[in-house]
Amino acid sequence: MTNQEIAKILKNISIILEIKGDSKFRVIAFERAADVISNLTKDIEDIYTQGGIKALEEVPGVGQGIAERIEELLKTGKMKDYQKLTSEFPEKMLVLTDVPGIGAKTAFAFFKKLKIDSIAKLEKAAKSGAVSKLSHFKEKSVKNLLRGIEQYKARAKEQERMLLTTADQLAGQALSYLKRNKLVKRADAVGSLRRMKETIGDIDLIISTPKPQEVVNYFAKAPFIKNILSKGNTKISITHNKNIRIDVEILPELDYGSLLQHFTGSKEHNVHLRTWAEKRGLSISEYGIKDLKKKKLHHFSNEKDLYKFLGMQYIEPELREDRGEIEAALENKLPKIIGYNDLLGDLHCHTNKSDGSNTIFELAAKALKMKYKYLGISDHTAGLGVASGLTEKNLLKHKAEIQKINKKFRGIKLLAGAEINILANGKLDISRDIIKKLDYGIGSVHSAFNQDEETMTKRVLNAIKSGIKIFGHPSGRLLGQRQGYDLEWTEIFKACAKYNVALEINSFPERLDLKDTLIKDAQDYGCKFAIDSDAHSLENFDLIKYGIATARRGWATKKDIINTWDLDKLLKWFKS
DNA sequence: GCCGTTTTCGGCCCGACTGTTTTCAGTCG
Repeated sequence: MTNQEIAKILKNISIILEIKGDSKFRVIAFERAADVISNLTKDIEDIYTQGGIKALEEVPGVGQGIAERIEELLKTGKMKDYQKLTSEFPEKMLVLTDVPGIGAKTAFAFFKKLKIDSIAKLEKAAKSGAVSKLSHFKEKSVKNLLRGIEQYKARAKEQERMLLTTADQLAGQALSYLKRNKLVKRADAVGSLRRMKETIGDIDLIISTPKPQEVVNYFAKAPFIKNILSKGNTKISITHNKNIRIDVEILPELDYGSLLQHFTGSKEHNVHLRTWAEKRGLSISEYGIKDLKKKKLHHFSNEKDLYKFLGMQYIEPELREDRGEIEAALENKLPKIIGYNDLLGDLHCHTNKSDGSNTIFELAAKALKMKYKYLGISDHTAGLGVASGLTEKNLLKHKAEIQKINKKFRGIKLLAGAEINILANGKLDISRDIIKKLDYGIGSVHSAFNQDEETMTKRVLNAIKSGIKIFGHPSGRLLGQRQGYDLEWTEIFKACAKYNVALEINSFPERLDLKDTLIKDAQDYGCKFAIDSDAHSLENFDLIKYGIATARRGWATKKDIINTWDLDKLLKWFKS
């Protein structure tokens, strides 16, 4: 049983308990356990097999009660409590809570009074006027309901969450509209976008202005707005005409630091921080930090001062996921994560000799412009026939060409690499002798994605021992399109550390592979990383910031990232 | 149901907006 399946059941329990009017803290407990489990990198089933019920209780938010229920689920495939709950409140009807604006109570009212247990039936009932027979459900509520259903359908049809790049662009558009108004003193994108999460659900913006109400009205007239979801004195929520929700919160400059902190999240980080502060007599909100004893409200125009006031290190937005950053910040033990300008080169890009669209010369010129000291050219090899890869003979010719062009540039060194296919049997598609003639090789899986975990792990381990220096886009996932292949990560991390093979952090927005949580795990084994653009055209080089962001989210420091090293150190390591 | 540098009991983050109510529940972030 997968983590997602278990999380879903726990989430459903929390919804049903809420319908039943159970203690809201009990509701929250199940909800929290579901959240934690769905975001876990380790498999719950593995945790249980290795450490039994005690190991389950180690998972944050999972205590004795929920651990026992999970055990029952894993052992028998069923959970008696859940079966009992769903006999009264069918699983099917819970789908109604996926419609924005419908929570547990409303969903149950629809089911109980109107026998509605699907979105289609709900839509029909709303249009026929049946729902307006319910108390507390008049004209405006029906209108909002229909709008919620439209949003639900749009979300299902497109993708549930957008890629980081998409959100970045839309937020940029909204911010530039806002900054044209002189009343807007400061404006920033916050939420998961500021934390640089790999996918974004909706866009959050904050603004400081002496006249919040006027700015709310100004924003409400933005040309990209499809409709307004809610509008108050300090907040406005809209739907962008690309069906993206944008939430805006507005306060005076005096409280901008608090507002930044509050709206950057994550929810888990904020809840943890507030719970911690509350025990020390402090209440944190977007309006400042209230000293409950002295009844004094402290204002923060600067976010750094806020963390300082709490007696902890400043926590970078990318780290605010409640993965131990608060404890580390209190002990002054946060790592100094890699900065956005720390890379000295890029080790993964393609020319028009394979599936890229530019020449070696053009790529080198672009890299020089980015102030890189070196650039590794790594075209595909021919094994697969896809992406018109280079044969061994052509690869050597290509290397000679790279060296020739290298002489035309000062201030940047071109390295001759290759992105070598890791074949289904674990062999590489070019010989070890040829690899030795290159500066380095990247090994990547481009075929037979569906092998079982054991076969795939063996396959990759073989490749790691065969002379590659970088393991390219290690999990093979494509966000919104394809799950990563099954790998026993512990074994991979151990081998990478032992054979001096760096794990790639690929910057392509649909990859961002290795992902943040696995980067954090890999460091426990002493692994190194390479942050690469995997550029297939000049503009792709600029995607590197998303790779750096992913490394930051994985707590990676400069010393562990090989392309922050100077050329001598890097070349020496390549020979190791 | 979870959790512990006041606690194994008694708390549990904080606030805005909406609709339909004359004081608040429901939903959301």
